[in-house]
Amino acid sequence: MPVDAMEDKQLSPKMVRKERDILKFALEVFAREGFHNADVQVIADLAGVGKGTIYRYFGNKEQLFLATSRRYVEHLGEHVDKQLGILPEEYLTGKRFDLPDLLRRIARACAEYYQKNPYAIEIIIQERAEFRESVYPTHLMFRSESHDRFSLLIEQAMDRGELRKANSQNAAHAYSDLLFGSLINGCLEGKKSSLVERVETAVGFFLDGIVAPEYSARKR
Amino acid sequence: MPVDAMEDKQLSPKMVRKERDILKFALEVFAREGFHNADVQVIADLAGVGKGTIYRYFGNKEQLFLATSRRYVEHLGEHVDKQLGILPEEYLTGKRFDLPDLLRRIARACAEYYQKNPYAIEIIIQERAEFRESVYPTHLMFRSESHDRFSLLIEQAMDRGELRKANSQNAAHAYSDLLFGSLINGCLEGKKSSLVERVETAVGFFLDGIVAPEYSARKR
Amino acid sequence: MPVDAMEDKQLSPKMVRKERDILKFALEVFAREGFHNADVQVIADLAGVGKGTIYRYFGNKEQLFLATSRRYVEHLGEHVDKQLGILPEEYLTGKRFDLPDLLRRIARACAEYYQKNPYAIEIIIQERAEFRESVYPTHLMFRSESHDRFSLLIEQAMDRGELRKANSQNAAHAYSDLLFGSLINGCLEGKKSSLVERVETAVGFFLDGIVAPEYSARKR
Amino acid sequence: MPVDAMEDKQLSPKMVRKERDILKFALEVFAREGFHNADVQVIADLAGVGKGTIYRYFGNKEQLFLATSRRYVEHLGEHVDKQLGILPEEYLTGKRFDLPDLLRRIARACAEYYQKNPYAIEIIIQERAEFRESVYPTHLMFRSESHDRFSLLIEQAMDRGELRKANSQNAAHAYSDLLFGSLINGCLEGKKSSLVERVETAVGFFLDGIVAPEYSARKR
DNA sequence: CATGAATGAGTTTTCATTCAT
DNA sequence: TATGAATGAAAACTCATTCAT
Repeated sequence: MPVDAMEDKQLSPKMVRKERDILKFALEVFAREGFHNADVQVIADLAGVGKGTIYRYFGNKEQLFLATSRRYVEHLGEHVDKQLGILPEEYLTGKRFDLPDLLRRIARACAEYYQKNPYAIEIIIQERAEFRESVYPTHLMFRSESHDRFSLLIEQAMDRGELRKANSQNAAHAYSDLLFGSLINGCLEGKKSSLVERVETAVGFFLDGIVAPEYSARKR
Repeated sequence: MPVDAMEDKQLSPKMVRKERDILKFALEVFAREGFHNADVQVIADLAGVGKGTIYRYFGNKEQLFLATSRRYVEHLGEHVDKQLGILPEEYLTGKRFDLPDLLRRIARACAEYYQKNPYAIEIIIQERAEFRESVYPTHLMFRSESHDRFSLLIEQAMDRGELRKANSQNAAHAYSDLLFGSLINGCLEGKKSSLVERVETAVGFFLDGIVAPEYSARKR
Repeated sequence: MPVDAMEDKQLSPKMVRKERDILKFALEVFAREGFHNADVQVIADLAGVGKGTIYRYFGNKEQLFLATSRRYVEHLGEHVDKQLGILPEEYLTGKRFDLPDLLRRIARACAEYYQKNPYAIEIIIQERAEFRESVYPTHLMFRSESHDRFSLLIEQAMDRGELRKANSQNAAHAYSDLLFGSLINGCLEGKKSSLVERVETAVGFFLDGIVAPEYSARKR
Repeated sequence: MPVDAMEDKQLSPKMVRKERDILKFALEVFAREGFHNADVQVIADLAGVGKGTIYRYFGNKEQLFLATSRRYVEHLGEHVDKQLGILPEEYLTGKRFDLPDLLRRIARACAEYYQKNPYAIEIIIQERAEFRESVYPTHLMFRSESHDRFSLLIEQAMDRGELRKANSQNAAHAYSDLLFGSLINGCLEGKKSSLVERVETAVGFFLDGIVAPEYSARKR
């Protein structure tokens, strides 16, 4: 039985397609109804498969949800990678130095993705609300591997003089938290305003501060 | 029937005490189990009352949850007010000018509160996850009245030259989002690190930026 | 504690009035909602007494219902007696002979009563549906004492040659059943038509038959 | 999901059998306990199915009850049809003229059915008590279509001289009411006496009257 | 493999009844 | 005596999960 991409069994193309369909509708239903109110039967009906099939593919409702979450975090990752193009490699290998720029680009790419896929961010909330630290967070920025790589990047930028000296862990957290908060809250405003704009402005403050330099200087 | 403080019936002291107890344990159970997994019977048992009593006081599970959320947002408000003391009045009436300082103090007070009451922040998540925009957010910073007053404060500070010129709405959002994100994510780290520290650092970046001033100047 | 008129305690006028009020609203609520859907609290509220009072007066919901039923059957009885005036006495003592006339009068009086008090007949149904033979029927015609007296009356009328020779028990049943059916079904038609008319016509057929005499003769 | 025979889904023979079993025990339990006191779990246990199955088949308790009622009214209809054999057709098409005879036969067939299935009549009471005019009456005689056809039959018989001239609607009502009352009240007597006998005698009076012809003549 | 009928554990909610005040 | 707050037993109903076909 195909349990998931995790244990990479060789899935026939048809099965791959079916799995993708299921996850597509799972996203929709979980996002619209919330984890608990989502009815597996509804997902099955939308996906045009039997309920049993979902259970064979994903084991149980929780695993189905987690697979959905994983899937769309991966999508986000792909989108970000595509938007950034070759850049991260260059940054990482030191060919290019401009972390502020990178931070802006990442944030923008995330915001773009969630603006296009508002369901996906709802999944993040649901995961945080239902599964907490046990599985949380699947979210890109908050996976510890990412976080560590990210802290390192920040540290190097500090060394290069791009960023003020500070605790890089804290800085990484602050950036993640701001991004997270902006995305979560921004998506609620719905059509009223642009998620991308909200996120970009927020990151702008993170980078350059909101205090007027003169005022800041005067205080010192 | 005592429905809630909303419709301010004259509740006897005993009933007030009972209501408070129920909400105390409701907080605990909703926070630990999540809205859906919380069993009203468990709350009743912990509070030492019959299940019927809870339903008489709050009507249904949803109202019980919402009352809990309201209660602890009010608590937060009280804590913040107490920590700020006479300050906000002075800021608002223009006797004192230092919004950056106020922003730091508010953030610190929130962080303190949630560090002492980690359950309370879990309620915020649950409310966001379960009830969305319909009721969300009860949270202090995100109530639109607060937000508007807040935007105004920021605008005045910009006029006074304390803050850089920018869209005050956006700035208010960015501050709220950062605070929200830091609290939500910070509380997950649990005992590992201080929520207050995480929030303070984050607000520091919001105020002063992370980009090194020299680097920033060079780029220009 | 006043349990009911059954055990005729000496009730103060105030208590009598209260009991009457309770039964008045009990009638209304039981009739409108049905026995099970009726909420004792609602009756208490309408009667302007505490729920506890109802329980002290009537013991439990079932007894309250039964007391209500009894009360309004008595009312019916009083109405019938009043309409009949001195007649029954005269019939019973043989001063007057015209049972067909009496049967018409009784039926008309019942129909009048229920036309004026449609709630009361609903109580009959509820009692039949909920309590069956155990307590059923409180209804005038169907109480065995009445029934027996009634059968006797019929028998005497047969002897006097007013009625055809037949089994008087059966005849009494047939009359009761017809009356019962007409009242129950007639009240459903509601405002559409007159209950009195329906009942009178029905009793007319019971008395004189529907078959055309000539046809009847021809068949014989 | 098999909702009922109403929406004629293609039910497998097994499902048909299961539905029939459920209704059989539903009849028993509803009749014995009454609608409200009936526990769906008990019906499920008796029918040897899970509670969920009942809810899948019938939606909710009310629908289950109504389906039961419908089922056994249909059974009654079938029994009556069978007992009458070819007769009604002949009456309707005018090949045969003897409505009094038909009325006797119908009443007898109904009485036979309910004598054999005393539970079924209890359902009629329950339906009347719980659901009133909203759904009531499912009962054969009282369905308005039946009633209208019935009135017509009576009218024709009046024209043919079999019945006395009278308002045919009223006559139809009187017959229905008498039948209804006799069945409802007769079944309560239980084993004491024959329902069939009670009903037959009653219809006898409806047809030929109880007043002695001579007495009747003398009065005129 | 795929299905969807069957299941029953688990929860919410109501309301008759009690009893302390 | 009168009250109405408190209670908890009882029942309807849902839906994740299983498994026979």
